[in-house]
Amino acid sequence: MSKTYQIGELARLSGVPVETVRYYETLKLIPKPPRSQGNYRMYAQEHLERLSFIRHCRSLDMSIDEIRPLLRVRDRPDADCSEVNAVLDEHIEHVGERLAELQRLKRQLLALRQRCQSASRGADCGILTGLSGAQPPPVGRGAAAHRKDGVHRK
Amino acid sequence: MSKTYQIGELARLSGVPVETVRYYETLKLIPKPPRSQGNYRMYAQEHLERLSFIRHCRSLDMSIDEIRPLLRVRDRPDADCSEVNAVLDEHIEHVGERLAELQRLKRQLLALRQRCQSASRGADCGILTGLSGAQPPPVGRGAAAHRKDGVHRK
DNA sequence: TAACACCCTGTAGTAACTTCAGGGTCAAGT
DNA sequence: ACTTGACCCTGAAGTTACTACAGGGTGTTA
Repeated sequence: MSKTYQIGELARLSGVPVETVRYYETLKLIPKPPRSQGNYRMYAQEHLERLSFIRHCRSLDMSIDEIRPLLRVRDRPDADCSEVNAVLDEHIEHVGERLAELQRLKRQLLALRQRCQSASRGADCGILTGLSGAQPPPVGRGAAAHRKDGVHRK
Repeated sequence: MSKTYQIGELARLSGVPVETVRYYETLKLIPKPPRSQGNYRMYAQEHLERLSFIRHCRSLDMSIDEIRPLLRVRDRPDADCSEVNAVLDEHIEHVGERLAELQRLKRQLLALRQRCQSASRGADCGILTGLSGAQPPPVGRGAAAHRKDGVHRK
């Protein structure tokens, strides 16, 4: 019989907080572990590895829904991994898009900041007047509806 | 008597979706407008300008809580605008940090992607094996706890 | 037997909205 | 008068990926 871990130790070793481990269980990212007689979750090496895998994916800013197919492939070692490549390619594209957006944003913000160097009266502040006029995208509708999280927006 | 708009027209003109306008009212970002006898919200030019201002800020990825102080200064034209400058400076820093993080991320993802060019068996996929090992930050705890939204994380 | 670290469940809160259910209002057409 | 259709209303729940309680059990040590 190999080593088992209770949830706190698993959390330390994987870098995933205890509450998040339980949360991942409800999401079915990790299987329900057996319980001790005191009703404690008892994990094995394989849980630790799965959790580390998930955490690594999350640290790369993948969404849970991107991670799911990766786990599926990981679970069946004889399946081919083209889906893995696809998920990764798409994710890289997300990141690239978000990167470009942020670069554009930063330029705009710096330009705006130029407009008020000194503390002037609000009415004369170049920043406030700059924020009042001319919307950047000539919106048809709801360009403000594009925010979700770090890189997963549409 | 100047022109008034009902909420749909206001939404079209400002680029903020109807539901979001109502939502902003509950957040007290915009004042409650007068109602028509049929209980429709009736907006004036000043509402439109305020909403456009907010939308412009949001398009620059400012959080609602960053926008609030800007609106406060905007409301009292004789107050000095140093707080505006402070908010902007901090926001620019947020964006810069997130930018750096995403660049690091992209490098890591591209390196990972290198590891599996062909569709191989899952067990041999370099990406999956790459995701299994070596956690990037030697986490003390919850480095996964750093995600909030586009640029506002800590 | 008490203190203490650890574990349990279930619920609510976060940000900024979006979506939905179940209804009124109003102008135009028949 | 009636119906269609576009527009508006409220209130509640869903979204993402967690975090933070509240209120309680477990297990080891002093």
